[in-house]
Amino acid sequence: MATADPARPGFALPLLLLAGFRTLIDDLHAELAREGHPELRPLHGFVLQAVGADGTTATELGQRLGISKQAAGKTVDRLVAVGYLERADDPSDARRRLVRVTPRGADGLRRSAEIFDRLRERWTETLGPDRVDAMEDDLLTMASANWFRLDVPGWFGG
Amino acid sequence: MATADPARPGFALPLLLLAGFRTLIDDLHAELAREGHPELRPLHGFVLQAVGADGTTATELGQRLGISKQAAGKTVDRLVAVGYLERADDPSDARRRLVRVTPRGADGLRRSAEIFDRLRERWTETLGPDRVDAMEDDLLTMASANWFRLDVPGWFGG
DNA sequence: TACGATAGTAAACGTGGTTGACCAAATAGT
DNA sequence: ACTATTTGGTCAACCACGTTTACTATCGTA
Repeated sequence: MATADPARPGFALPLLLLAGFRTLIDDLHAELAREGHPELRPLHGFVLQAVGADGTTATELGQRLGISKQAAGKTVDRLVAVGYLERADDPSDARRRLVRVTPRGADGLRRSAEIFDRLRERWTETLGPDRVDAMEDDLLTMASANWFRLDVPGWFGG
Repeated sequence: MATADPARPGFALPLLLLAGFRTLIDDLHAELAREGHPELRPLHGFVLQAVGADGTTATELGQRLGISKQAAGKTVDRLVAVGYLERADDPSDARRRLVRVTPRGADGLRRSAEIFDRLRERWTETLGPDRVDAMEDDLLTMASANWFRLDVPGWFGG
């Protein structure tokens, strides 16, 4: 077993991962604001992504995001209030309330994907494509269990 | 300029960085709980680190963490309540209230550093030391501006 | 038809953040 | 020395996001 390298303290790695995440998300939202979506918050893009093109329900959204159905419902309320999601009745089941992305939400989603692609290109231009590929592969190896768990505020705060 | 690789969509990179961060922090706290610190939350370790061995004040802590002095004060209150921090008067300035790490807090801090070192070793055993070094170097290149900004819940939620 | 499972909502609460207002103590200026 | 400003801390009100508990309404089935 290797010995801890004093020049590479273990606590730096999580901070660097967080800083990388934060940098990408901040850059994304700076560009989104320039392109007409200043209200979109970091969380919202992931929620829109989780709703998807086909729509879903609050309960299913909660399962996808790893949060309770109540929390998912409140988040949907906020996104509805700013015009990125809409609710509709399900004609085949009066209990369900379909959640759908509005045209404005779809625009934000499409722009987010494009901006993320451009940001990744910036990383490959600076670091080289192989390094970025390696980073993604290695993170997938070490962290696949936490893929798409978005309850960040509650998780981090406690 | 490179073209977006459909096999490497840009949105995966931030999710993987977040998943990596989350994996390390979850592993840390699982081990901390086993070693007698089950109350320590993800945020708390970073706050203890920011207080440091010499102690500080709530206002200065807020500046270090990138949050308001009021938010820093409330966080200190909570850590005082669980025994990781203590307050003391400053004999040289009656306005200031020194915040210091308690022995229990110091124990948690020391264990956190050791656990982070062990977790990094696990990564180097799986991925190879060069790959982990490269990941750290590359993240430092791309994200140095966001080193140690810990206002995660407020930033992410909005 | 009656019952259990499911979708959604409401209420109360905890954590972490913000701004605005305020007080007390230290410091600077005349 | 006496104001005036700055600084450290706290309080109150509020927002975002999450939780658990409790409840209603509807669906599907025995």
